[in-house]
Amino acid sequence: MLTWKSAVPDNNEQREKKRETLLREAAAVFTRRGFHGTSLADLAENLGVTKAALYTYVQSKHELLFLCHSAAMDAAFESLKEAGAQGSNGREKLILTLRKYLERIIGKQSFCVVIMEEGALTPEHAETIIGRRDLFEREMRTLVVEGISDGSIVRCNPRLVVFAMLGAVNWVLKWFSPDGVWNERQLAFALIQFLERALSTQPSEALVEDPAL
Amino acid sequence: MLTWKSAVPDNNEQREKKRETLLREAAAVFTRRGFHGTSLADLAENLGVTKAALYTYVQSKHELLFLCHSAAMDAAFESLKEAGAQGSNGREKLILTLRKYLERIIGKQSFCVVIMEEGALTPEHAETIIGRRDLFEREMRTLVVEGISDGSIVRCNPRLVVFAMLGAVNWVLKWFSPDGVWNERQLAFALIQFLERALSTQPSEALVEDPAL
Amino acid sequence: MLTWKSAVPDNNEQREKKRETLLREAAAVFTRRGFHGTSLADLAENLGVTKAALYTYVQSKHELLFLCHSAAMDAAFESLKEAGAQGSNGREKLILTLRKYLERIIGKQSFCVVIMEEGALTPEHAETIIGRRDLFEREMRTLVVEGISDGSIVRCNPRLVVFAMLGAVNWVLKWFSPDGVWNERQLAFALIQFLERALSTQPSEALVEDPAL
Amino acid sequence: MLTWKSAVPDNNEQREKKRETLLREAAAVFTRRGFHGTSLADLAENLGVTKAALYTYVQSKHELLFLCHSAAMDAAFESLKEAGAQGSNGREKLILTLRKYLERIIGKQSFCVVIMEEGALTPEHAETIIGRRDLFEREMRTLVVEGISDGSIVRCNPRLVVFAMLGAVNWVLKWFSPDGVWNERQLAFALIQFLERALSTQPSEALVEDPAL
DNA sequence: AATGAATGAGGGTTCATTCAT
DNA sequence: TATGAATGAACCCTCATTCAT
Repeated sequence: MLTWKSAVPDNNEQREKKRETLLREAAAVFTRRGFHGTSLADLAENLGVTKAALYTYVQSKHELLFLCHSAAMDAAFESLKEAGAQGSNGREKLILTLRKYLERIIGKQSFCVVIMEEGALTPEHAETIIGRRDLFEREMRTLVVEGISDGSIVRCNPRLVVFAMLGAVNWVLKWFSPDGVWNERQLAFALIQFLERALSTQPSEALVEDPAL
Repeated sequence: MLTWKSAVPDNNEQREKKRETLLREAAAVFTRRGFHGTSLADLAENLGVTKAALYTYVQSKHELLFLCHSAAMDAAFESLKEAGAQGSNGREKLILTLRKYLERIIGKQSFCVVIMEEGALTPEHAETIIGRRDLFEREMRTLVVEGISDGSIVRCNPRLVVFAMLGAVNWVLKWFSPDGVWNERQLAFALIQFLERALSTQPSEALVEDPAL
Repeated sequence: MLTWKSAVPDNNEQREKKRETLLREAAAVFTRRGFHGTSLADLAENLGVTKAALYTYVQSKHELLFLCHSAAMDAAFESLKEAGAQGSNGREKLILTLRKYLERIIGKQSFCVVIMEEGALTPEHAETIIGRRDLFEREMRTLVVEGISDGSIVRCNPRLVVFAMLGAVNWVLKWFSPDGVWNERQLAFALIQFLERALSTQPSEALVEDPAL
Repeated sequence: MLTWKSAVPDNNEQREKKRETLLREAAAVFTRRGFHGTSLADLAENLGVTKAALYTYVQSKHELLFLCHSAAMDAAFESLKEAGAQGSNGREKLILTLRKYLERIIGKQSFCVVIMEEGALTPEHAETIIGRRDLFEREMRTLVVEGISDGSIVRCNPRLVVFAMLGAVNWVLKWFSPDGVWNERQLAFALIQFLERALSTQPSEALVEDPAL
């Protein structure tokens, strides 16, 4: 016999959905207003609940931030892994990584935070996040070196180049809105294409001018 | 008639020096910790005075932020003006502007703030700063269009290109330290050279690898 | 007619057992951490259930406290009554009361709370408890007076003496653990013997040195 | 020339007086309502200032509690030291210590807290306070042993006797008011006299009945 | 010019309690 | 009977700002 209860779409599923909504909201507001500039009361109001209700889904405001940072690092390493398998030389791997990463962090369903105040993460959380971020940047520099070796990337300073590219990419979170004329995929393609031209040994003749598939 | 005051001419000078020290300190800490993550007590302690003493030099914490933002915009427009007079085509003007701007905002004596939380500026201040920023970005896009017309810049989407370049440039404030192997001038040259290659119709064969004059 | 319910006679019994377990746990933690220092979440966790489940057995946290206080006063009056029937003079009645009372409040199965923050009981509860406590203390003073009259107790100030003895007795809840070398009975005997010597007209030559039946 | 400023009775003196007033108030309320039952808002209101103002004199609520506990332990060790110099046998030293200690902790100017919820002190503070308390109790037991050796105290269990006496003494904080018929000195004398009779080898014939010098 | 004291507003967090399930 | 979610009030603490000195 089927009871009402068994008909209810799994309870845990609902809970997880609410939790992700919270994380997305938090990421959005953290990115705009900064961690310290965001109050839990703001988040709660946007979500239509009380401050105290948030604690059903998260242990603290700091955990919220940590999860958003972790999501960004997850996006980074997944992109790196996929690109490593698909790209055939250093430049391709590098550029693929950046494109996938950018698509992920500006995705509507994501809850990534990249730009953040020093000292907002707790020391333990910071250790984890900074560690992963440093590793990611190191891997990126390795790809640049690989590209220089295989002739796909011009001679340059890998450290500086990686910083420049990540700056351009992370900055997107500050100004991009998926409601404009470009969607996430188009934006990512065009922006990364621009960066690619800066270091490719075979720079293209022109760049994308308008959103296109 | 000579007054007592005019007999102590250095007084105003000293005051101005202290004020600038405060602004530099504020800019540095705002950039690292964010506006809301910085307390006046922190600033005061770093400067060796009391919170209350700061109010001798500045009307409010918000004014402090406004002045730092204004300094950044001043740097932007000064750079734009100088580059306009020196560059001989769109690309040169654009690239010169960016180089000068970057040198200025990471200069040791500057007190510029670029990356900042939305909602930290008061509405009136925001109107001013955002207005100037939008104008600056518009002028930059105009230079891109000019460059495409005169054949110095490849076909591209000006809005996206300007955002990408400003992202790479502003991000520098987050990671650059003048105590490293690159000084401000070297860093600015190398980073802007990288960006230039992305849009030049005559991309260079190689980029700077190590700091050099 | 037999109902389903009457077929499960242990139901009420089980419920009562759970309730008493809750009271014992509450009394123990209230005594250690204080009423305001104890959260229902703590109690619930210790008992392996949820906060909300506690409300099945008790109307409120305040009722919990009231019941613990009431248990202590019950212990007091039962002791007083029994001692009145057994003792043959004022001193014997007084000392017997104290011994029985002490044995009861430190008993493993009891759920007595004596030491408590002012203002923790609701006004109505406080009226009841304070009323009973005052009555108990008055009866104790009466026994002291009786003892002085019949020559079993030395001349003294009854009010002060009763306070002193109750202080020594109630304090036991703060430090006594039945897991030590003394069991409840032994401890009660020795401690009360000590107090008895302070007011007896025929003080003993020595006191108990070690736990003994 | 005398300025107004130099006429102002030292500023630090005023500050210290306010601070002590705060500590006395805190000790009084902590003793009555318990640590967790006392809110800083209550304290502030009683003192006629804002909650935030309290932080000018104290770093945290926990520090407030720590200072009150420390005062009690200071009273204990000062009493022990003085009594050690004045008493001529174990019993005298023990009884003198208790009397001095009691006088101190109920003194109008003191800010002692003795009875307190477990877990109210921070772990670091607890270590300090518990360490000192244990040392004090050990010294007291040593005096009992000394008294038994020199024949001034009857044979007994030192640990139990010390607990009993400290219970009677500490309990006084719960009920004594200096506004009654007994003042601090009289109360301390009478109560300790009662306890002395319990362990003296030469118990007195009678005890104090009424307050007297 | 600079300070210490004080304030009022707000922030993150906890908690006793309720309620639908 | 027992739970997870939600609430509103309270709590400790911080902070930008003011003011008398």
